[in-house]
Amino acid sequence: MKRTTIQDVASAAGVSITTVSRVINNNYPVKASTRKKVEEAVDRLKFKPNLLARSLIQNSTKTVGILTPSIENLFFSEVIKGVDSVLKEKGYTTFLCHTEGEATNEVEMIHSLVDRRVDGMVVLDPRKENVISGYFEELAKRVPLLLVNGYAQGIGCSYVLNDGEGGTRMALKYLISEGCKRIVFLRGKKSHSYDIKEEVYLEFMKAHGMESRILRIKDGNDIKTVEQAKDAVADYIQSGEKPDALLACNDWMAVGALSGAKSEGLIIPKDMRIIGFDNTIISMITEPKLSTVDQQMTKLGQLAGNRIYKMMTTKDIENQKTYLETKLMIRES
Amino acid sequence: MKRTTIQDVASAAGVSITTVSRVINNNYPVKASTRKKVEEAVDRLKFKPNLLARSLIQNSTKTVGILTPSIENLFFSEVIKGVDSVLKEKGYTTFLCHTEGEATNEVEMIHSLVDRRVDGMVVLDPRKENVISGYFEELAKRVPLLLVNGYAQGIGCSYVLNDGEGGTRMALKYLISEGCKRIVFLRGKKSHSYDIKEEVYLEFMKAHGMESRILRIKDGNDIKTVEQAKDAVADYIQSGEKPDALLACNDWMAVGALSGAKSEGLIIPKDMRIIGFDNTIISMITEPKLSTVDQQMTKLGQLAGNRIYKMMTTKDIENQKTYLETKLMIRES
DNA sequence: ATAGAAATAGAAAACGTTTTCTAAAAAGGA
DNA sequence: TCCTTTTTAGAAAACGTTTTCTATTTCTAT
Repeated sequence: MKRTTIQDVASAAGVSITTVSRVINNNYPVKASTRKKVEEAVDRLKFKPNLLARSLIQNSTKTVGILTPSIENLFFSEVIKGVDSVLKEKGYTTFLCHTEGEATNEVEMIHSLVDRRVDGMVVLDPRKENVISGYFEELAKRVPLLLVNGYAQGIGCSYVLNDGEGGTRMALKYLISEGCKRIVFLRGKKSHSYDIKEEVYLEFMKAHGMESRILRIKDGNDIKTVEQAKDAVADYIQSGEKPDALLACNDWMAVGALSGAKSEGLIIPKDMRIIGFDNTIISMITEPKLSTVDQQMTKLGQLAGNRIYKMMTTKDIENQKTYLETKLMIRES
Repeated sequence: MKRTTIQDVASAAGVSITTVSRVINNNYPVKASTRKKVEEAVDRLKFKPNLLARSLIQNSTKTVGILTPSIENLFFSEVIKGVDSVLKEKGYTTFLCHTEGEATNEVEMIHSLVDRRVDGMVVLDPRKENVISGYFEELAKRVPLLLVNGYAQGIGCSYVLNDGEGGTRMALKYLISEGCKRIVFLRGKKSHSYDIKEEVYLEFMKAHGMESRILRIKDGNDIKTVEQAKDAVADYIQSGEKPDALLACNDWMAVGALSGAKSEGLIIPKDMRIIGFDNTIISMITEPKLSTVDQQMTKLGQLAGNRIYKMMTTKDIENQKTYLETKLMIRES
């Protein structure tokens, strides 16, 4: 039941293992006739080189690990596809690990990946605990590591971020230009991106002499988020408030807000304008269609893929921070 | 910039690498005093054994690959979590690969995993092409392989399946018992599970002397599915048909159907009953709440995890087929 | 024909572990 | 004290490759 090894092929072809290696890697001249013999033997024995052995000696696995808090979130899956596509093209295999949003899982899985000698790692939405403990900063010294979004900002380690700040400002500016006065901000609890956006929101409202009002909902998966947002917004309106605009931290919240507002009899966008965040497909299929801030997830992913590639190949671990601009997509809400 | 190796630790502790190995694996007696010396050195040098080297000699990576057509589908993510949880507990690390539903990606990724010597593989919803070509059957002889759902049925290879057949029958029986006469079947194009369900549906309707009517929508991700289903159902009703029940192949379709029916002025469940499939969280948050067939995805995943574990440890590759029963969840639709 | 260069092939070391086998040290029994 | 047994430690082989270095063969030019 043993696997066929390079030695078996060598014997079968009547050459040395060196020659076999050269044929399969095509990195050294070998006579056409010998090459043919070897290739035949390879085919006949269905030889596939053991990548463990190769990696051991080459000190590279041609593999990168991607960590994500969740695999049921359109935002992440778009980013992942972006990373994947560029790395695949460069000849790398990616492995996905999901942490369920747990900081402890995150470090556990990272260790597992490091022990298996991945060439690099991309961490989506790194957990706050691990960022502030300096864990990533330390890790980044020993292995090509790229953080994407989340609590990455400001840490001494390479990262790629959406410009959530700019996006927020853009959206608010637009709402004001449309004459909105009472703009509500809807956010979840935990994500760092929410904190950043909230900060911009507060500062902006203050600067324009308007009162700020923040609605906070529990974190959960996409579908739960819709529910939570709907209830929160409906309650808010029921309590007698009369918002004329709402900025949500992602599209799912925006969908919930839309549904909550409608259930309270508001007409969107006449009575209240709604702007979401992300530009996931869901924003295109509501009624009315959601305006949103495009975060260009695929592009973000590609950016991340290219960055980690460069880090792996040039061994240049110098921290580099990149921001990706956001775009305001005005639709019907 | 070299990593610290077992040799470094041995030198630092003044012992042989054999002893170091024994300490870290704790599989051979070593004197307390020596052990302490070694442990100190390990800590001090932050030594982490190279799993490539270990795997090479032990002929096992303690790793299993999971393949999924999609990472943005609640059905799969639940199954994956199930597989993950049991394998993690057994000391295995799982790596997720997504094929985007492409048969060629599937075999490419499988090869990559095999070359990296995973101890086993779980393939969710295997692609039809690869099943009928005999690819999996061949592969299963060389490596522990478990298929889950999809076109697995009937192939000479181990698999775990939902009893979609039983679920469909159960749902139809229920609808009839409620007096429904014109039951529509709503399905996507590609998945094997749709074929199975359709077969049961046709047979059942014929047996009860009722006319069958099948609505087919394009495949896509969850959100797109909702849209497609909505349009299809709305069109169908607009064309003058008066269905009094609809059975959808998954919850997203059911949500779309619900929305389409409502948009045409039907009251659910008074005018038309709707039953979905899967019992994903989305079925619990619609208005009215969706009745559905519970596919117990987590349990299915756990089942799969335990099966592949047994296959890997007992080297018993004997084909074994397991069905998981489904449960009818009657809610408000 | 012969010297030198170029092309091709192989032997052996290396990668970082685990494991087998042998040896030394400690302990026990007479 | 000496022999046997038990405990502990190390040397070396093994895992399956790649790569370096050396050796052989073939070619080219004189």
